[in-house]
Amino acid sequence: MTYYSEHSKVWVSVDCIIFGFDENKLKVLIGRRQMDPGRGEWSLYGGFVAADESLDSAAERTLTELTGMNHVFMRQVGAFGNVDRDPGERVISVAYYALIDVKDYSEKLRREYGLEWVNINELPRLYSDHNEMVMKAWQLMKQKMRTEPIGFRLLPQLFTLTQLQRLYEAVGCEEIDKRNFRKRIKEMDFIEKTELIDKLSSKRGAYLYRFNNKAFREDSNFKL
Amino acid sequence: MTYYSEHSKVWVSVDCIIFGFDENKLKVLIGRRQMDPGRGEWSLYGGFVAADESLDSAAERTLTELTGMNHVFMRQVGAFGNVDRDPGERVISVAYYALIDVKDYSEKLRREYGLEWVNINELPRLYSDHNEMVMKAWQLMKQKMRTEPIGFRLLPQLFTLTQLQRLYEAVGCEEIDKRNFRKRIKEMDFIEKTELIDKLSSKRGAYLYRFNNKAFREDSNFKL
DNA sequence: TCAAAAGTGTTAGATTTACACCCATGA
DNA sequence: TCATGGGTGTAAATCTAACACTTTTGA
Repeated sequence: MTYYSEHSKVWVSVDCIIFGFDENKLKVLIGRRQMDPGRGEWSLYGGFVAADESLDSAAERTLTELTGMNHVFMRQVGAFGNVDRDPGERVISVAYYALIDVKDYSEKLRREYGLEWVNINELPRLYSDHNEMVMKAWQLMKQKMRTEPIGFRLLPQLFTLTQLQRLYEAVGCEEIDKRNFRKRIKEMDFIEKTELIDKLSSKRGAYLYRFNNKAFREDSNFKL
Repeated sequence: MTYYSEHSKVWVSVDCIIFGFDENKLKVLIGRRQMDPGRGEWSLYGGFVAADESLDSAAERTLTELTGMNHVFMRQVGAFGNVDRDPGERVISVAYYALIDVKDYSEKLRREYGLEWVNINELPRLYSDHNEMVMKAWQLMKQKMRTEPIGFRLLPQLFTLTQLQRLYEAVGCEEIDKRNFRKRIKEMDFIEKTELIDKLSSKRGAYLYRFNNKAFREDSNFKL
């Protein structure tokens, strides 16, 4: 009989806010809840934390299960612990956000799980406190994007400067001046111009850039 | 038999990083652990989350128990969930930081609990992952202090500009130019100069200031 | 009389913002 | 030929950082 056993245990789950960027909009992956309580409601995807796994691993496992993807950028948003947050039982949930390139995510898998990419500005009412989680995640992600080069996780390996600008505009919900933006990009040597040209989004074509992580770690000084 | 019961529950605790400011140093309240495992090790103060209380209330309760104080500024740091973080059992802990004025905290209570104010730069090795919690809390608090007027929670209601400057220096670990600092303070009308003079810390005496929260909410624009 | 902390402005440099036109191409 | 998105530089304004001396008073 230990000291611990005087206290009660609770269920702990993780919920994933999966961000994507498409059609110049910041999107979140949500689905219809498959179980009671709340069956049929829009919801984030989550899962229970097992006895032998860390919170981080539980979040990773959940994401991998859903997307088939590994080594995805994830960060903890925080713990949500109101007593009645879950209408069924007392469950404490730890939210994580993840950044993926929507192109890396198979449509097949998306449909299998019945998930949808929804504009973050047009989110429906979600199950439990999931809206709150998304807003907090967005806020943290936005902040992190200003000081660390994590935005590239939402883009293909090769991207145009306009794409990058639209991403920052979508995340920050504000227009950015094209010339000022490009000026700042040019100062960051780890954002490398390639000789490749994208002809999809314009007639003239636009140079494709890539983020060089190794160069970043050496040069390292980011600010947008 | 519900869906929930297929999964296992875990113990959840809260740990408090209590910040204080004294002798121009940022301090953290720590004590010797009174129970096994880890009896006698330096540790943060924490407690288990009960079945019928939210995480926030558990943190508040823990803090009140320890300090006798209510309505203290607290913010969540995050959830710490490595499987073996606690040497005894699997416990997930959610850390919170609190800002108090050391003068408001009774010496008597401090001694009863065997707690010590320790400079954040001279922390000993703490129990479990508590050092990590403190560092994370410090980082978050530092960041928040730049954009929100929360520093006043660490000072008496009346304070001198030098005290305020020393506080920012201690939290940010960097010297600040006196004239530039005072210039910025003068622009914030919610930091009000009183006619009172503090004669304790200097022969000449220094004007005492106070933070006017109401004025802040109306005027509201803070940046240090 | 002197040590110790309080108080006070100016200037150069760096950063940020605003702003408008030509280019290349496919339809 | 024209509509669409790509690409480029400069100047004004703002913000930031550096810097030194006088005041007051208790010991």
